[in-house]
Parts: sequence; structure tokens; C-alpha cells
Amino acid sequence: MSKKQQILQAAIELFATEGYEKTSISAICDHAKASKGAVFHHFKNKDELLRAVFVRMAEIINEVGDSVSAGNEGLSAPERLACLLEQIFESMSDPEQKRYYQFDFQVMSQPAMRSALQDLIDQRYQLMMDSFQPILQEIPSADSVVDAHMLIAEIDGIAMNYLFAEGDYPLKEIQQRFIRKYRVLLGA
Amino acid sequence: MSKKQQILQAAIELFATEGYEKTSISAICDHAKASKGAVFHHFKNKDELLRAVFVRMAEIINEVGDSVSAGNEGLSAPERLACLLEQIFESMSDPEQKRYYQFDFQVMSQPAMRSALQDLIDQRYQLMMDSFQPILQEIPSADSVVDAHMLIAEIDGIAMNYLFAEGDYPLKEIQQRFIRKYRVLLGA
Amino acid sequence: MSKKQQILQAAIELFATEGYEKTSISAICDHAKASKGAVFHHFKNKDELLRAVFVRMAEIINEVGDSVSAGNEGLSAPERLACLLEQIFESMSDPEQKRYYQFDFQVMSQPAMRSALQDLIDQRYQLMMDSFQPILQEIPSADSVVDAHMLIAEIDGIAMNYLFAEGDYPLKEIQQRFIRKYRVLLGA
Amino acid sequence: MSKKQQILQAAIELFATEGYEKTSISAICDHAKASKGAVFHHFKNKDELLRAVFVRMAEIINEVGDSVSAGNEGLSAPERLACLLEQIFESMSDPEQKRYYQFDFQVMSQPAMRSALQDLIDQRYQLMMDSFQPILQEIPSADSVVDAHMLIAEIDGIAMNYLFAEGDYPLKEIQQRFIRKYRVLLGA
DNA sequence: TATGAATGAGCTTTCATTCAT
DNA sequence: TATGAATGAAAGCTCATTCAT
Repeated sequence: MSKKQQILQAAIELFATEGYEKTSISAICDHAKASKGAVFHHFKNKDELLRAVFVRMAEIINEVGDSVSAGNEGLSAPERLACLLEQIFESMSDPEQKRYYQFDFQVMSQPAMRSALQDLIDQRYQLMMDSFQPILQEIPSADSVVDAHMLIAEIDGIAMNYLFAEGDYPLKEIQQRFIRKYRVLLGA
Repeated sequence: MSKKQQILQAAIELFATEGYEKTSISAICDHAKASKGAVFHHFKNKDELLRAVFVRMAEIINEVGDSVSAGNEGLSAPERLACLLEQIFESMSDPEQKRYYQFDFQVMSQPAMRSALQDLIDQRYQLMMDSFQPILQEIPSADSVVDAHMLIAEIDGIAMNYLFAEGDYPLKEIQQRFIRKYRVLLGA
Repeated sequence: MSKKQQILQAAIELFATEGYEKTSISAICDHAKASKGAVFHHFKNKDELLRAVFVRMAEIINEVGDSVSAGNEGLSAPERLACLLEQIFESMSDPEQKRYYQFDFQVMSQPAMRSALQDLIDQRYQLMMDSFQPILQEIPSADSVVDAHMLIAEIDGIAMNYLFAEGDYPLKEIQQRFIRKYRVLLGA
Repeated sequence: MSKKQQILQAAIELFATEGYEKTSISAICDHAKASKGAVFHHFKNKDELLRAVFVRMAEIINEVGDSVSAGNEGLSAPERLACLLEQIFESMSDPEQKRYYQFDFQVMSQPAMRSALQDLIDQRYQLMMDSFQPILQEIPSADSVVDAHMLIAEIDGIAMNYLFAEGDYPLKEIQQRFIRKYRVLLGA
């Protein structure tokens, strides 16, 4: 792994677990076994590093997503949705990826970070809309745009509550009821 | 208004708009026309001030909520739920209270703040569980605890997406579909 | 005990155990169950309080000393000296008075405190010289002024080493050898 | 001289003349022509700087001492002791080193500093014990441990009284009488 | 006498960032 | 590419002191 990768990796971990503001460049150096000079050689400043972290994180999450959704084409809409949801819940249970999602919510809800990353956030959101809306569109009588917004929001809410819960959040049970609920609503 | 109130008010405003970490004590002093000494006279440290802000915000939000939920007793479960949800959506549209909700999500997703307020957050969460679960319990065949967790999560998600969306988030439409969906699920 | 006395007592205790610079007026207030206003009503400022503490401490130590040395007149010089020394060692073993001596050494060795109290320190030193010199004068061939200086210094050294030793300083044994040594030197 | 050396040197001078608590990091920076950042880059915190100062002072004092005590081996016990004592008195008369000894007493008698340096103080004390005890051991019928404690205490006392005396302390005369006294006691 | 709110200077420490090597 | 010494602004916080009550 290149020094740049090491730094990025350390930043992801610390931003997620300690928070962006609370993570000092020094701490990242310690974690990455790199020098301050190296950090500022590869990233113009802390804000650039933040953007790089966000981009890399999105890549990682998508890499997993893409590979799974490849074999989905032949299924019915409700099945495709169930599949997508299962995959999302799966991925946020993964301890490795849990951190990325946690970091995501930090970014969303912190005014300073959010405005620094607004463009990237919007891109990401559009990507999600693009994967849900076509599915929801196949169900007649639904305003698929609103439904897609709502679905994204619901997933976000469950994710957030799960990710930041201290102890025993019943994610598995909620996942099952949530998917079942959508099956019912979609008339499957 | 006492100096303590001035400080608290300034902190509420700045924490909500700028974020906790980005708000310096100096900024609060400027805003409140108070000295640093005064801040630390009334609040042991910045964390204590954060707690005071969190508590005060919860009070403000609840003051509105309580008055509304007074006339709910005679209604059926689905109606009571619809009422509750409408009130929540109403309150987070209020521009004054919007900021408090935004701050809430900041607190939830920032590790440092969250752990400083964990006890208060847990209390709040339990209060929400206690208002939803009895309603959901009236619908047979549902695991009302899991359902209450899910409902809270869904509301959180919609709130978060609305609160931090830049421009034109279709909150009203989502609200309607969301309430309708629950009516369907509850068999009303 | 009057509030002024309470404050003085609290100051003595804290100055001795925590050090003058490390002891805040607030800490004294807590300890004395008094308000800041009360402290500054009775003592013009922290330096005046320091002086008052030093004076009061000297009084307390002397009160004990005077009562003991009253019955000394008939004795021989070596006996009078032994008596004096025993009394001094006695008094610094007393846990109550230990603090006063500790405070004394702090004052002596801290440039800032020392210069604030120089006049009182000089008075005190002269008092000690006046009690040792007459005794040492009775021994021919001794330069009693130098001998008195030396004796004071030796006592100070033993006191300091004892007072600030963490655990098991052999004060009793040193006291015995020290007194015996002086008996030998005085030809008793 | 490296910046670290400059800072250490400035700290040594200011701690000795103004006292540890009264010396602010800012003052050290001014004195050393360094920035605050530089101070905390080289020393974790003010306490670490204090430790470094203490260690460096001990080195300076020992450098002088070691060179002198080299030619002592062939002498008798009383002569070796006289030699040691003379060297100690010599070294504390040196205006350069006087400050370091003064600082030493500050450290001893200030609870906060003392506890921050307890381990180093203990080491130092043990070293002194190890140089006095073997000499005192050669005189039969003496409890050499107690005697060594006492001797150290006496030297400390003389040193302290001399170092903090305003004007005309008869150090030379006391030195002579003190050494003579020990010669007598050791039966030389 | 006594209270404690309020002040503001100053403290130690942190931090992003720069730059000579 | 990489290092880490150095900077200086700004942070949170402490503290002696004042003053209206």
C-alpha cells in the first residue's frame, strides 16, 4: 500500500471513529506511520483530505454494491428491491464498512463538512435515486420520485439508528419487517 | 433575560448553525455580549454547556408537542398515530425548530458529542419508544418493539433528509404517503 | 470560629498542602465555606492573605514554644539546648504543625513569596538567633554567631528532609544523634 | 545551539530566578526566541519541560563534582569527607550554579513540583546516600545510614540558608566549623 | 458583613500549515 | 517523495479581583 493510501486509510478510520474536527493531522500521521510533510504533499490541506476520504469511501461502498446487483436483471420489481435492500443492510453490518456509513452521517449532519462536500453529496444522492426509482416506477399509482425519496430516507434512518446505537439494536428483525412491508406495499 | 440565559441562547443558535466543534467560546461570548469568565461561571466547561443546550432544546420541542397531543385520547390507534406523525412533521417544518432538529442529528452522528450526551440521548429515545409502542401494540401480530424502533428510524431518516436538503425536498408529499402507508399497514 | 478565622485556616491548610500558587481563591472559598466577597472583604488581596497566613503560623508555632521554654531557666547551657531542640523536633512531628513548617519552607525557597514576606522572614530568623545564641555563647572558644547560624541551618535541613520525605524518614534516630552530637561538642 | 537547547536554557534560567509556577511558557518563548509551538514540539507539556530542566541541572552540577572527586581514592575517611564537603560548598558558591541549587530547593518544598519529580528526586537522594554512607561506615559505633541522612540534611540546611539569605551569610565560616566538627566527631 | 455574578487578562495547550533538508 | 522542526493563531479554561445587592 502506498504512503498516500496509508494516509487515506488512516484518515477514514479516524474521521469515522473520532469525528473530523476531533481528528488532528498529527493523529493521522501517527496512525498512518507517515510524516506531516507526507500528508501535505499528497493532500493540499485538511479539506482536500476530507474530500478524498469521501470519494474513496463512496468507491468502496459502490464496489460492493455493483458486484451484487449485476445478476439482478431477470427478477421482478419487488424481488429486485428486496435484493437491493438486503444488499444494503448486509453491507452496513460489515464492521469494515460500518465505519464508512458512520462517517457518511457525520458529513451529512455537520454544516461545515456538508457545505465542503455538497457537490459530492448531491452526486451520491442522485445515484441512489437512480437505482431505486426505476424499480418503484414499475408499480402503478405510485409517484415514484416521492417514493424513492421516502425509501432512501427510511433506509438512512434505520442505518443511522443502527450505526450509532450503543449496544443491541435489532437490525436483523427490522430488516425483515422492512422488506416484508415493502413487499406488501408493492403487492408482491 | 439573565446573562446565563443569554449565553445559553447564543450557544443554542451557534451550535445549531455552525456546529458544536466549530463554535468557539469566544464566538458565544460575542453573540451573548458576555465575558469568557461568565460562560465558565455558569457552565463548568464546554461539554456542560452542550448538555444544557441539548436539554433546553428538548424542552422547547416538547413544549410544542405536549400541547398538541393533549386532545388525542379518544381516538383509534391508527388515528392517534397519524396525529402524532402529523405533529412531528409540523414541528420540524417550523423554521425556528428546524435548527434544533438539525442540531439533534449533529449530536447523534458525531462520536464525541454523542458520548458526552449518551445518557440524555438514551432518555429521549426511550420517551419516543414509550409514545409509539403503545399505539403499535394495538395491532395484533406485530412485534411492537421492533416496529417502534423501525418507525422511529423511518421518521429520523425523513427528518434528516429534509432538514439537510439544500432546496426543494418534497416533505409534504412524503409525509402524506408515509402516513397513508402506516394507515394501510395498521389495517385502518 | 469567625469567618475570617475560617478563611485563614483554610488558606493555611491549602497553601501548605497544595502550594501558594496552586491554591486558588475559589479553592479557599470552598474549603472555608465562604464566598469570594468575604475573602476580599477580610484580606485586601491574595498577597495580604499570604502575609496573614505567615503571621498566624508563626504565632501558633511560638505559642507552643513559649510555654515549654518557660521552665528552662535553672538548667545548664547544654541542657537548655537539648531541651530547646527536643521541643522543636517534637513540634514538627505534630501532624497539625507539620503543615506550618512545610509552608515555611515553601515560602523560603520561592523567590516570589520570599520577597513578599522578606521583612517577616527576617524577624523570625532574628527570633531564632536570639534563642540559640545566648546558649551557645556560654561555651568558650565558640564564635556563637556563626554557631547559631549553623545550628539553625542544621535544624532547617533536618526539618525539610523529614517534612517532605514520602515515607519512613528516621526522624527520631536523627534527633537523638543530633542532640547527642551537640552534647559532645558542648563538652557536656 | 539547537532550538531545543535554547528553550531548555531559557527554562533553566527562568525557573531558577522566577520560580516554576511564575514562569509562563510565553516568557520562555521570549527568552529563547522561539515560538510556543516549538516548546510543545520538543516537550510534551510544561511538566515534561520541568523534568528536562531538573535532569539537565543535575548533570551540570555533577559534571563539576565528578572531575573533582576523581583524585580522592587514597585518602582516609575523614579526609575524603572533608574533601567532598569542600567541593559541595565550593560548587554552591559559584554564582552560575547557585541558581541551580536554589531551584532545587524550590522543587523540594513545592508539593506540586515535588510530586511531578518524585522519582528523580529519589534517585538523586540515593546517589547522595551512596557517596556519604561508605565514608561514615568506616567510623565504628555509628549507624551509618542515620548518620548519612543527618549529614545530607545538615548540608541541605546550610545550603538553603546560604542560598536564600539576602546579604551577608557567613558561609565560609560555617563551612570551616562544620568540617572541623565532623573531623572531631570522626576522631581525626 | 457577606454573597456570587461578572470581568478580562493571561494561562497551557492544540493545530493546520510551511519549509529547509 | 518524505521528514519533522518551526510557526503563530486560536482554542478551552483559570484566576484574582470588582461590584451591585
